[in-house]
This record gives sequence, structure tokens and C-alpha cells, in this order.
Amino acid sequence: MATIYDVAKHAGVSPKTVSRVLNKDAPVSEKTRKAVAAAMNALGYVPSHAARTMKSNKSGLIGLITGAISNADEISTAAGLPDLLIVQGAQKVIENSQKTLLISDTGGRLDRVPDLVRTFQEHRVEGILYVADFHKPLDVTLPGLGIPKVLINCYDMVGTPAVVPDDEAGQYALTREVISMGHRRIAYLTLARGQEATTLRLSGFRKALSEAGISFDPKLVQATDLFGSAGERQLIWDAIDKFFQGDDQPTAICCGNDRLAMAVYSILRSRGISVPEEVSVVGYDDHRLITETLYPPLTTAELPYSAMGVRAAQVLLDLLSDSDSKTTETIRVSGQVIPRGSLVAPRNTSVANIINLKGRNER
Amino acid sequence: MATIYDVAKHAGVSPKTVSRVLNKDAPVSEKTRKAVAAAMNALGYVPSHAARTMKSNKSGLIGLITGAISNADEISTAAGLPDLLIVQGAQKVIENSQKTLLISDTGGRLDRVPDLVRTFQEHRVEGILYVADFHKPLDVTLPGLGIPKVLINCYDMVGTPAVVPDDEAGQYALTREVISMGHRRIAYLTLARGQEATTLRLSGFRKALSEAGISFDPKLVQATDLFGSAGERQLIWDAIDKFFQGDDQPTAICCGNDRLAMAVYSILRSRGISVPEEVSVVGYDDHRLITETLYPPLTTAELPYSAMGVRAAQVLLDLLSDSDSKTTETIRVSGQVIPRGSLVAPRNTSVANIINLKGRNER
DNA sequence: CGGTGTCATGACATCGATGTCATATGCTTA
DNA sequence: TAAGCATATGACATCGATGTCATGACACCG
Repeated sequence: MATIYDVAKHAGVSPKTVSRVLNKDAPVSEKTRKAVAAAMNALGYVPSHAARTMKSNKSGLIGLITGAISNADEISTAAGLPDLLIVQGAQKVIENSQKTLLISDTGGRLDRVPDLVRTFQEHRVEGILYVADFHKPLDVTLPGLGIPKVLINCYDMVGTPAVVPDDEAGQYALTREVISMGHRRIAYLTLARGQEATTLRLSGFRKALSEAGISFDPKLVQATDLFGSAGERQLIWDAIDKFFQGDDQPTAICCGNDRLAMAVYSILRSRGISVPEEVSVVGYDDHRLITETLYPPLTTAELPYSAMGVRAAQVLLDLLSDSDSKTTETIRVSGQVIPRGSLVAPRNTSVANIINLKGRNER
Repeated sequence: MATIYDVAKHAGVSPKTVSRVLNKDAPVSEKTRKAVAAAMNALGYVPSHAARTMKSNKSGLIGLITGAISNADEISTAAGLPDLLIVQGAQKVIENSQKTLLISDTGGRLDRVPDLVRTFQEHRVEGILYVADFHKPLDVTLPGLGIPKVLINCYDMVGTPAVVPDDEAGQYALTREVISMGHRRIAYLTLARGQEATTLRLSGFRKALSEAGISFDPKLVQATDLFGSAGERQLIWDAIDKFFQGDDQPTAICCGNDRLAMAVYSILRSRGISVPEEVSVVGYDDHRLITETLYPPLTTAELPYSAMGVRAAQVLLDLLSDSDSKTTETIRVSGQVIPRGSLVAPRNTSVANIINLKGRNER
């Protein structure tokens, strides 16, 4: 590959002059500029990033670690929204800033993180983005290094800047939407107990109920702890059973995510309960593959992954330019409620739905 | 960040000796080695990739362009399997080879490719992987450069090495599986006409039929040209209508991909046709989010994206080591048939299924 | 005891771009 | 006309690692 010396020789000038044409950092006569440009063109010259990095001691690289993509064999990957969306959001911002994103995948093995960080150090990355596969406390130790870091979808206890979804606000807004349609008996099939998302969203759910003067009925909240496991369908089936025991049955079911909602659709239909006529269903994530393919299309709360990626990249770039701006606080990004056909007003009959309990014995 | 000179001074040796310890390319006394190792540790020294690149004129970087990830707003992304799986497969191989993968996303805009390639050139990547979002002819012009390239999920006419899914073999194997269960009337709801996958798979489908002595009935093949559009559900509904017109109705439906199968499940149920008791359904892709969440779980053909990524990376690495090995031919990677609950033997009644045509008027 | 290896180590140049400083050219102004 | 100054350009050193070549210290051999 041609070097700046080749270009200089070809144009009959010094390398330094070529450099000036490249960087426009000093006046160059129009005639010289043209000669140099022609030479660069003729030789197909592209400046070497490595040489620039050496001289300037700035790599122009941002490292991104995703623990999320994980192994293709893992069903867990498929459970929620692919963190890929976060990566895309970040990349969009980084590329516009003349920097280059170096993406590393742990392949699901957190023990590989030190290796990846080492590679980043070799490349002298100027900052690091760490992406978790779902909202949780940080589960690896990121070496200090001396460079800015931003966590995405996770957080730590030592004030590292972090960008997370606003789960509480999301579920609150979604639940308000459900209530505003006229529902009063609302069931909630949550994700696994103890997860960040579960706790926060449940809190948003209760807040919306209480604001509407609806009393909270613990029987209407069931968790799917074994989410993703073999007995999953049975588990969801049982949870729904509990919702429909007794007289005062729910007219709407909130689900921990869209995938869960998909399973719920199927189970309700097996039991002869129609969606949305008899029971409204809403999800979470806005996983388009599901929400737009299900019938009726699924009302859901957006999990703003792309926006989170954008925001995190912006924060990181800020940290790189102003070393002062200590964004030490955690940023919560909220998503929209996406209304679709699965949420309608409850039937204004007070007759309890008839549950086909026999259906429970299906395979 | 500490340099090799700092380490040398700290250990009381010359930089060259430190280099020897780093690269183990010349004998160093045990005592010296320990002193150097201690110094490296104390200073947190990590060698500069840029300096190495300059000296060796080898960047150790592989560029990957994905036109696939595209804009998050595009439903098309969600239609098939995310090409992310290809990227993961490639990354696994590249990382094991001591090289680093530089990933760029076109964000769906092919006109950005020249920019991305330029960035790759600045970084002096040693090879390029180009990933398309679905099996098709190459739709951009990749500048020649002087470096090896491997296309993934696409191909060109000038003999660039390419890795694509073996769609014909996949659908052939899947259809054989359907036939082996006893089905003779098999409908096929394909992806859009004219697509590579559609053409090849249809060919595999017909081959399997003909081998089994089943005559091909054009009425049993319908395409969903408007896949992903607003009127999609109606379109699929109509296609299924056609399948079930007349007496000789299908006992199994092959779908162009898993998402389509998901829609088919829903429509069949709306029409009162049970899966798999009355009609078996199979998909394509093995999109786990769908195949393992649907009930019954979906029998499908694996679209071997991860394996394709692995294979392509291997081919590229081969090209980099042996400049002789001209892998000019296109490599077809075949996937497995994944048997699940949606494919069972047809009911051995000869009574035609009763179709609830009234259901058609649903919303 | 000098010749000849081998081993361990260092001095120096180099990769490609650019910062620093010097120089040449031409033009203005006292 | 000479001093003064802006403009355009080049020589040289430098960033960090490593290839090349040289050298010092031993050990072994005839």
C-alpha cells in the first residue's frame, strides 16, 4: 500500500506538504494541492491509521463488550430483545463522530472479558461500552484502566455511568393504558422473581393500580421463574389457572415480555378464551417479530434498546471531550407504549367467563 | 500508558530484550525474563498494536460489513433469522486465530459501504467478510483492493469466494421428513417469488415429491409476495383458503420461514383446524424464539447461519495464510431438520377436513 | 593458550504520519 | 532600498515495537 512518501515523490513535494493537504492544517498553494490530490488518487493512497495513532497517541477507537449475544445454543438469548439493537444504536453515534467501534462478544462466557479488555488495551481504545443482555447489576469486574466507561443495561455500586431502561415508568404507563380502557381486574404474569425488571415493573404496575383506586390482589400476580426451561408451558398454564380460579376473573393480562405473551395467546386459545374479546393481553419489549406477527397484534411497552445505545454512546463521547463532565448518575431511558389490537375495552357483561378446565389436560 | 522503553528502564535492560521476552523469539536468561515480567506487571504494560502494525506492516484485523442489521425501524429485519448469528460464528473463529474483527454496520444504507471500506483501508485490514441479510446476489460493488474477500449469504458472478445456505438440500430434507411421516398432500407457502431461497427451496421441495412418486400440484404452492406488509395476514389467509378449496386437501403445510408458520398457526386455529392433529405445519430457519415458543413446538429446517459464519471465516483465514488456495467456488452449507411437535402422521381417516369458511370474516 | 562456537544482550535503523523549527520567496512599508 | 512580514515549503525528530547486526562473556577443543 502506498505511503505518504510515495505520494510526495509522485507529486514532487515533501511528505510534510502531503500531510498538510490531508489535514488542511496549514496553507498550501492551490497548484500544489491539486498535484498532491492527483498523486493520492493515482496511487490509491489511504493514510495509515496505525501511524497516526502512534504519532498522536490517540487511537480513535471505542471498545464495546457485549455479554449478551451469547451462544447461539442458549435459549436465553432468544427470550428478550436482542441486545444487538443496543449495539446498533451505539454504532450509529460512534460512526458519526469519526471514531471506530471495536465490538467484542464474550460468547456468553464472562471469563473471557479479561482477554477482550486486553485486546482493547493493545488497541488503545479511548473508552469502553459494556452491554448486558438484560437489566441487572453488573456481573463482571471491569478492570479500572484509566479510561471512561459506560455501562448499558446494567449498573454497579461505584458510580460508573450507566444507561438502563426505565422499567418502572414503562410498566406504569402500560398499566395506565390498560386501566384507561376500562379494565379493573388486571393480572400480571411477570418474569422471574428477583430480576431487576420484575421488581421495577411490578412497582410501576402497583403504582398505576393504586392511583386508579384499584386494590392490589396478590393472586393476580404470578411469576414464571423457570422461564425458558422445558416445563415452561406447563408453568404458564398453571399461572393462568390461578388467575381464573374463583369468580372475580381478570379481563386483562400483562405479560413480562412479548414472548410470554405469545405463549399466553396460545394457552388462552387452547382454553377457549378469545383474545382480545374475552381477555386483553399486553406484552413488554416491542419485539416486532412477535408483536406484529401475532394476531391480534400485541399492545406492548417498548424496551428502548436502540435509544439506550444512542444515549450511552453520547455520554461516552461527552466524557471523552470534557474530562470534567462527570456523568456519575444512572440514566433511565423510557420507552413508549405501543397500542395494537390485543388491548380493547372489557366486555361490559359481568358474567364470569367460563373456563374450560378440561383443556388443562392437553398433552 | 507505559511503553517498552519504560519497561526496559524499570527492568534495567534494553527495549530489545523486553521485546524478546514478549515474543519469545530469542533466548533470554531466566533471571532477565523474571525481571522483565515483574516490570511489565508493575507498570501494567500492554504492547501497542499500532506500533506493531507499523513495524510489521500487518494489522491483524479482519473487516466485516453487514448490510443486514439494518434499521431497527425496518420490519424486514425481523422477518428472518438475524444475521447477527453469522457475525457471531465468524467472530468465534477470528478471535481464536489471534486476529481482531472490525465490524461495520451499513445501517441498511448500501451507499455507506464505500465509507466503511475506506475506514477498513485506513486500518489496513487483511481481509473482508461481507454479510447479506438474506440469500441473494451481491447488491453492492465492493472495491477490488488487493485483499481477500469472502461473501456470506450472497454471491457474485466473478468468482469471489462465497458461503451460502444450501436451501435446496434443506427444503429437500425437510420435505422428505414430512413425506416419511405419511403425508402425500403437502402444501407449500413460500417466501416472495424470485428470491433465491424461494427458487432453490421450491426445487428441493419438488425433488422430494417426485422421488416419492407424489405428483406436483401447483394449486398447493402459494407465495406471500407482500410478506411484511400491512395486508400480510389477509394474504396468508387467502393462500390458505386456496389450499383448502376442493376435496383433496393438504394434511401438511410447509412455510417459507418460522414467522410465516407462526401466522399460519394462528390462522388455522381461527378456522378451527388443529395443529398438528388435523394439519401438520413446518417452518424454516429454526428461529428459536418462535420454534420453541409456539405450541406445538415447530418442526423446522435449520438455517445454518452460525455455521456459515464459521465456515466463511475459515475460508478467509486460509486465503490469508496460503495465498495459493484459491477457493473460488461457492460453498453451500446445509442445515439440519429439527423435528418437533408440529409434524405428526396424518390422521388415517380419509374424510376431508371441514373448513370453517365463516371464520374468514374475522375482523 | 588461542581459536571457535554459543548464548545473552544492546545499539541502531526502520515502519508512516506529523509536530517543530528552519528556510525561501515575494510583497509591503518606512 | 532595506527591513519586516506573511506565505509556502522542507528537513528532521519522534511515536513504540522490532529486524539487523554487533559485541561481550563463557565454555570447549585441539
